[in-house]
Amino acid sequence: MAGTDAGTPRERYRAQVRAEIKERAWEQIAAAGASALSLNAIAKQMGVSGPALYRYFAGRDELITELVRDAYRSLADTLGAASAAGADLTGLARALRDWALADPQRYFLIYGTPVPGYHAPEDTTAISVEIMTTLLDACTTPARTTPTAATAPAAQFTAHLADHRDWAAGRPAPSDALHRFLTFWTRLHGVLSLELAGHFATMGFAPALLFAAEVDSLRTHGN
Amino acid sequence: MAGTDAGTPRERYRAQVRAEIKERAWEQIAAAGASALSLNAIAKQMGVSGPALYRYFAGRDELITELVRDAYRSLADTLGAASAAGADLTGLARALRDWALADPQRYFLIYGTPVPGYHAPEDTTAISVEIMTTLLDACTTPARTTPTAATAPAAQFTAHLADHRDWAAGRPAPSDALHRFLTFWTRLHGVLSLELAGHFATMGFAPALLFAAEVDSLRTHGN
DNA sequence: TGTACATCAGTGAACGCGCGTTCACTGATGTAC
DNA sequence: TGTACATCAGTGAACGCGCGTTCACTGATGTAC
Repeated sequence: MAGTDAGTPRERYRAQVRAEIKERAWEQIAAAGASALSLNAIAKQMGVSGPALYRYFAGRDELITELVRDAYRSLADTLGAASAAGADLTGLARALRDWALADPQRYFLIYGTPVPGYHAPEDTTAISVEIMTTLLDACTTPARTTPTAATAPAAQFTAHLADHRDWAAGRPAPSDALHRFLTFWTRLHGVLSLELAGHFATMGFAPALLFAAEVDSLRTHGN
Repeated sequence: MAGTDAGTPRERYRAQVRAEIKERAWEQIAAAGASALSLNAIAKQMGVSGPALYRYFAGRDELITELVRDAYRSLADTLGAASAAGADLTGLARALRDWALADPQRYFLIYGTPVPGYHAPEDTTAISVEIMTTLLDACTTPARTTPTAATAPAAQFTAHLADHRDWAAGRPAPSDALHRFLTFWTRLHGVLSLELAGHFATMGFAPALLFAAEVDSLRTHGN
């Protein structure tokens, strides 16, 4: 972690306290969900008065926005690192799953129930695109075991995908890669989010194997 | 809706007011999310004092529990009706999607971000099993277009599924039907929940076609 | 090295708010004779 | 049909709570000469 100790002592101190506030915030979110996050409660847990936190964050909203941003950043970095290390789709799937299991509420802060009326700031949607682009790149690279050979989706869908290949900045993708990416994303999210929410607990069943099977379905068929 | 007007006038009146309270509650949830639900706000909107609601619900928790129960019940009935009308997996998928789009927050109340520490009452998990059983039944019925011909999942997964076929009360299912059901459930949930949360909006892309493609993948491959 | 000043972290009191919930009460509706 | 009583919906005041946030302030830390 080079660079952490840069800056004046005061700057270092500020960064440290900001980090601790966020840590406590994540603990609270893990314990009671994001909607229960309270500045006063964080302050109390840090042994500090409530208003003290206003030295570090303009208010509750800014703190939450920052947490959302960090969550996106963390996932983007995790997947980016895996990709840079040469991971294929299976490797990226594993990285995604590990990241989600490490802190379910952090996953849900990004991909969980949206708050009606809330709109994420510009830069977080940029990170979201970065994440999707990483996955899309891995889908563009021809699969290792099987060449391409995707079962052709309906012609209408293919045409529609061709119309929407431009969202990844300057990286127009062929329809089949786009399709593979979307399938990858939604299938893994489907298993992961139901698992993290505990919906498989009723049947006492291990979701890891289903996850693996879904990853396998992507490798094998391409769709 | 026969039977709605049964009982004494007082009983009818009570049922009517209870229903209106729930309606307002759903409106609030749709407008600001479930965590923002407030008894006082509901009362104000009904032109009535806050404590009046305590004639109808023991408290906020009971109201929410009731809403969750109703959501489960509604979905179970919707899928049950479709199934009774002879719908196959494609038909059930359509029914599920229509139901979810009709009220996204209701869908999320069931399948969205869980509140840490909250445990649903027994009877709602029973309805959840009912829903899953309806889907499982449709998976047990041989598919119409292609016989069975599922690409065999990993042997370990098959064995694991064989160990967990008993959760649907008195309805042990073969491993491949179980697998098809799980795949159906998680794939559709994956597309639906990301769509409802607005995650496809960035790329301005119509999720209905992806949903259709996923449904198709189930019909075609069986996994 | 020492003094004068500026910066800034943190305090404690206070504000207004809306929340869930209780309680004693009023007044209307239904029931029994 | 009329009177006496029980049931029950809804009111308004009140309680305690925790929230986000502001403000004037103290005291420690860093900076300039």
